[in-house]
Amino acid sequence: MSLFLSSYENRLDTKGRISVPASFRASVAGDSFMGVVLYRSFTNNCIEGLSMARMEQMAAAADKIGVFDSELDDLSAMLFADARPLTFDVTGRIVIPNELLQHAGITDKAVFVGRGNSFQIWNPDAFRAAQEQSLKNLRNARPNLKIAD
Amino acid sequence: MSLFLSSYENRLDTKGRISVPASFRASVAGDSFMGVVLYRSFTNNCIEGLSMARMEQMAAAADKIGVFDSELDDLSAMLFADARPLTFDVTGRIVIPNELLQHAGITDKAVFVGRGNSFQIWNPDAFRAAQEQSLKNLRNARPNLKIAD
DNA sequence: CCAAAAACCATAAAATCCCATAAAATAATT
DNA sequence: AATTATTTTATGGGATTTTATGGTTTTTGG
Repeated sequence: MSLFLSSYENRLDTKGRISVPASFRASVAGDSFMGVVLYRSFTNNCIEGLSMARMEQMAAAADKIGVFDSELDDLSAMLFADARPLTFDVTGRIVIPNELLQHAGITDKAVFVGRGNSFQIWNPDAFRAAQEQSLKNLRNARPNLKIAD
Repeated sequence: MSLFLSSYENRLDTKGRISVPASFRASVAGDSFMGVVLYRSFTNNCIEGLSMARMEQMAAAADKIGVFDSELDDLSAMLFADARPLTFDVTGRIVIPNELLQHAGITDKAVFVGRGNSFQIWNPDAFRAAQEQSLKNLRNARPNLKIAD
C-alpha cells in the first residue's frame, strides 16, 4: 500500500466524472477493490479519501478498542455510515456523490491532495486558502522556522 | 539505506531531464521504489530530496501521533501535498516539475548536495552564495573559530 | 418505458521508453 | 608508471505509451 503524494487538479465533466490521478490509482493497484472510499471531512470543507485496505485497518482498530468507548463509537459510526466506496471506470474515473461535492464546494474543478496514507479532495481555491493558513499556523507555532514563500 | 554524500553539478536537457548522480541512485538501490521524492524546501530556495523509504517512515510516524496534533497536521499536510515521487528512467534521470524548478531558480544546471539521510538540489550560483553566507554566519556566531580562506 | 448509470470508443497532450553516443571513471596489461 | 581496454556515466533525440478528457451507445433498475 504505497503513499498518496503530491497534488493534482482535475476537472469534472458534464456527467460529474473526474479522473483519479494515475499515481493515486497506482497506490491502490493490486488491492482487491479497484477504487477508493470517500467521506465528508469532519474538520474541513473537503472530502477525505482512503483505500479500501485502509478502511479495513480502521475497522480493525475500532474493534480492538471495543464498543465501550462512546466517543470512538460516535466517530466510527459517522465514518462508516458516511463512507462511500467508488470503483474506477476503465479510464480511472469516479463519480463523486452530490452530498460530498456540496460539502466541499466543488463544481467544475477539484484538487486531489496527497496526505500519506490518505488523501483529500478540495475545491481548488479553498485548498490554496487552507494551505496559506497552514503556513501561517506553522509560522506562529514555530517563529524560528524560516519558511520560504 | 546508505547516505547521500558529496555534491554533483549536472545539466538539464531540453526536455527538463537531469541525471541523478550515480552515487545517489545507489543510495536507494534495493528499495522497492526506484526513484526519489522531492519537495520545495520550507527554509531555503532549494529543493529537498528523500528516499521513498524515508517518506514512509514519516507517514508511519504521523499515524502514531494521531489526528489531533494540529501542528504536525499542518506540517504533514504541507509536506505530503507538495511531495513529488519521481522514478528514474533507464539511464537514471528524472524530470523535475516546474514549480520546484521555479522555487529553486533552476534553469539549465543544478547541484545535487548530499545531506546524509536527505539531499538538496540547488541552482549552482545560489548554492555557492548560500555556502558563503553559512561561512559568514559561522564566523559571526563563533568568533574564536578560525577558518582559513 | 424512461432516466440514470455503466460500458464503450476516440483523441490530444504529456510523460515515458528505447536506442545511440560521448565523456569519464575503473580495471587490466604491459 | 604508462598505456590500453572495459565499464560506467551523463546526455541527446525519436518513437511509443499513458493519461486526462470528451462523446456515444448500451444496459439496468425503478
